[in-house]
Amino acid sequence: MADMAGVSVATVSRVLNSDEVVKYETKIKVMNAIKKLDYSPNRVAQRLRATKKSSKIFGLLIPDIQNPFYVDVIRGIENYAYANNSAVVIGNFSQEVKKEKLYIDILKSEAVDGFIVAPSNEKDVYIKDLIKEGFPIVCIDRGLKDTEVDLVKVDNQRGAFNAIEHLIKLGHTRIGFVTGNKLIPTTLERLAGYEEAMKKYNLPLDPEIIVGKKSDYESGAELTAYLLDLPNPPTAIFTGNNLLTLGALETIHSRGLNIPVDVAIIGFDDVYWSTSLNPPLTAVKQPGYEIGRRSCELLIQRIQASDRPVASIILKTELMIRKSCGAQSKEVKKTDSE
Amino acid sequence: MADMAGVSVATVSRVLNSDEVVKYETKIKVMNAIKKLDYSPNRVAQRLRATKKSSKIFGLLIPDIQNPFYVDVIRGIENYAYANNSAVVIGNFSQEVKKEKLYIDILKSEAVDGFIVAPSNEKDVYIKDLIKEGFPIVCIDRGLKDTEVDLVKVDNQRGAFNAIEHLIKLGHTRIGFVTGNKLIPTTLERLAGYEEAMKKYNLPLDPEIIVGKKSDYESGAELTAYLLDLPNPPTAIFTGNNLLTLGALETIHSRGLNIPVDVAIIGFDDVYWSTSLNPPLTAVKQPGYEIGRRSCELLIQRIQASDRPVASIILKTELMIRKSCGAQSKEVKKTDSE
DNA sequence: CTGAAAGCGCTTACAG
DNA sequence: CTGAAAGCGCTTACAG
Repeated sequence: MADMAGVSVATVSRVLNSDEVVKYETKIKVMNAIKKLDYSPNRVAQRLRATKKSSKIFGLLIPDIQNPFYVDVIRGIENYAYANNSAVVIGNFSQEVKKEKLYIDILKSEAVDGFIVAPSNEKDVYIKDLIKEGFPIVCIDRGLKDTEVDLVKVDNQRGAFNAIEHLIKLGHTRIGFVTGNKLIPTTLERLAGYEEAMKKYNLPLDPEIIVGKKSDYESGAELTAYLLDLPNPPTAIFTGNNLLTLGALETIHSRGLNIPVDVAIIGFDDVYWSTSLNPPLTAVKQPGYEIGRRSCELLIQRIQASDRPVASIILKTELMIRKSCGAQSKEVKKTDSE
Repeated sequence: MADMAGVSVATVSRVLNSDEVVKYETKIKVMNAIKKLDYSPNRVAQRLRATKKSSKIFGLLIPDIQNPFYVDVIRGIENYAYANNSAVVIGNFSQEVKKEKLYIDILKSEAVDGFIVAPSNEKDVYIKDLIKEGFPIVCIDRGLKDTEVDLVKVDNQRGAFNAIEHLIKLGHTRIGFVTGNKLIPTTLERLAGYEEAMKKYNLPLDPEIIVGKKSDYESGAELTAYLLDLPNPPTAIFTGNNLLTLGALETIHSRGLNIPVDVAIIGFDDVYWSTSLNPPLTAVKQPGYEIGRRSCELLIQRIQASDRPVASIILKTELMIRKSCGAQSKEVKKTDSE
């Protein structure tokens, strides 16, 4: 390459890094050679040499790519990154700590300028180590205990509270809760919201109908079956995330039960196909895309100014009232009485 | 690090690469030092030095991460890779050629041993270049024209044919088709299946009701509205992928139309929440997870033996008959007459 | 303004 | 069995 242009590799490097000092004609010569050879510098070598140089790549650690909530987040991050000439590389660790560690190692040593992560739990040591090593980090969805870190999430407690309150105002008093994995901070926050609402309306907290296992489809289906099989089953079920909701729906449909007449259901997480569900699902909507966008913004700021104070962005949820909680039956009643 | 163990960096390197030649005691010394310092080799330097050494990382180029079909594929790839001590790094190019190029550059120069890609179109030059450069490549979902490449896909034409035939047997003769982006090979294959079925049953091909734009939700909603607004609207609509289906459903529901009485719908792509849709969706199921698994298997084989003959794996689709095409109304009729 | 040289952190023939 | 040395492809002070 340098031969082709008849200059030294040093000069080529200068041209590539648009060093103003290079003479115009030399620059042209080099540029032509670059064109002709379709040359592009070896990024691995660049990285090895210049540790400070930014790679314009962000690492994204996602706990579960099958969860549509994260898909929205990813889109938000990616679009913002792309608009800032950066790219995003995703590692999906499926909520497995070993896999998380593997992806961290890979992304760390390969290229990334920083990470956006949803820690597998509140005391995630791998993420904490990353922070100690000085990597720019932004957490999404879940924070880290005893560690200062930028965070973008939603007010989970408030979101859950609103959902339960909505159910209570509709007349439900025995409300089951299929929670997610209790090692995940958001699960606990949603649980707190549930309890807060029940207490506020002087309703008993029956541990028998507060059940949790994993945060997936299967758990949703299984635990809903358990709830429905109880001698005194709940009249309404609150599901802790969209996968659990779908599992619950599967169980309910397979038993030929009518929603919301036989059992009402309200889910945490709204999805773009909520309105196509049977019946349209009432749900607590998290602004996933916005979470992604904001977290990427924070990361870029952090990369530029590693000393700026830590920021916590708590976004609001929105209760999307549709037909799965009894609003429909009320409407029907109204129509009947006309 | 080498100092700590009192040996040369060369010896450390040998231990790290489990070179049998190292004396046992030396090895122990080094291992202890590694433990103590929690040392791990710099992957960037490793890569720079040993171009032949595999990184155990596969690059995955996905056209649209919002499409649940690809999510299944990703899971299949990832689990297989993980079982083979490899990791997957995903680049989501959103069906944008520029983004695709960007991610190729990134993944290429960073680390990957090979790529699994869904080419943005049949003559995707970037992918072709990658092949020319000698990268191990496996294509999924879509092949490459005039280029030998490993491929895992589904028999799209057959799948579409089955869907249309099912509709015809149910009595539909005017069947609308909301196709995806016509630059994507699968769109064309599905179109061929549609035409094949219509011809086989001597039904006219009316270009007015064969409409396509992009492969996304919005196009599905918009084109379905167009179809429904026709003076002579179709009695059934075939949607070319799951996003289009959802868009179509949105339009149909928002008009208060009854499926399948007012209009039947059958979609390409099954999703895990198909049974929760209103009504449960009849769909052509692609084995996404299996596509992923097989493609990863092929890639690993290709990496090990770059000269093995090119393989094309065509998997079968499965028609999941549920309630959105009129099967339900038939059942209802049956019940009525009893 | 440009080149020669050092060095980023490894691996691997080559000596010994 | 182990170390010294070369070299992977860059970048960047340092000379000139």
